Amino acid sequence: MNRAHQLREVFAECGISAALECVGERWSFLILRGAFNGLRHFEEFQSNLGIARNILSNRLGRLVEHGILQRDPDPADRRKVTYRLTDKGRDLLPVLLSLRQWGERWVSGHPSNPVLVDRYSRRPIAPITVRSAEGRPLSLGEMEWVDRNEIDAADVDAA
Amino acid sequence: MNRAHQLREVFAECGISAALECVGERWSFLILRGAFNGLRHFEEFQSNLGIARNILSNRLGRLVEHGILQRDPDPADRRKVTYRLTDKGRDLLPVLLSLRQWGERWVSGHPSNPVLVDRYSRRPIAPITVRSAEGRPLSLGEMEWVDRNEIDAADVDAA
DNA sequence: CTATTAAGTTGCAATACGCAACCTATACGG
DNA sequence: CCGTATAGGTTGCGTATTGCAACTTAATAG
Repeated sequence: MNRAHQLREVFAECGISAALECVGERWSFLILRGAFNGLRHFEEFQSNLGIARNILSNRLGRLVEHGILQRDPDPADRRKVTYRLTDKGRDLLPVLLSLRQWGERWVSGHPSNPVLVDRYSRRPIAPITVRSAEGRPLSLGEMEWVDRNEIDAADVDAA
Repeated sequence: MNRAHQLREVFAECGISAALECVGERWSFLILRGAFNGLRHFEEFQSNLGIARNILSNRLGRLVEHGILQRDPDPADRRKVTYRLTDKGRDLLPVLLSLRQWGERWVSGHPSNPVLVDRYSRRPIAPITVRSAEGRPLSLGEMEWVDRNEIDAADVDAA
């Protein structure tokens, strides 16, 4: 197995490809942002995001299939359906926030609204950073890519 | 201005929309992953990622337009062109890593290769988390969305 | 019992994506 | 020099995805 073949396998089974299978489509992140901001119903997503109804329908269905949203008919009003984040969906928050912070810093140039704050201190959350196992923020120069076979197995699975 | 209108504006000028304008297309994240892993040349991206040549050409061009990659002809061999990450591009690392960690945890089920380690301790980086301004990891229940006008301006811009 | 709301579906046009073949400008070997 | 290989694309063409507007179906509200 040559180097090129190895790398191709590496990319195919990469966590990023896997994640993009679920949330890589155009509107997925914006729908998720809506969900994190409290949107629950089809019409709310549609009117707030301005997304086409057929696309929204398709995306909600796909997010449900992937276990990122859960779809519950409202027992009190049987026309209504509630979409809410599962644990798997809630765990996408760091992705959403790091993407948002990058967009604010490098594209739009200003913080957007609403702001996510620490409930107790009322201060906005910190910029999301890469940290060492001990919690020290790392710059790119302090990191290195290594083959996982060269690392202690317990460490790899922890990461 | 009613609530619906307000929210729509909020979404339109959101940092996430802004970010997705630059990196929201199908292959962008995988190309960036390649760049972080040391890919530099057109043929390297093409053969390692298995992406169609015209799409790759288009994506590289767009990433260069957005200032995420920089394109330099090689003076030693004028057939060759080098694509490398700019500061703006390098700053996408937290997005890539959080996406990857999510994919490994919830989809593929295992860490992928290669692994990013702290150069000195040789241990893999920590999972990316949301933290308070003081650096304390926060769970979703400890956070709250608030309108930015209700927050001290210095704090907002820091975030 | 009529009007309205919620959550979709359908038909059709515009865009983006993907594959294979082709092209252009170097560089390399003899 | 001169044929051949390499790097980085472009072109043509078919398929898949996206987007808009109109329509549907079921349930509730007045």
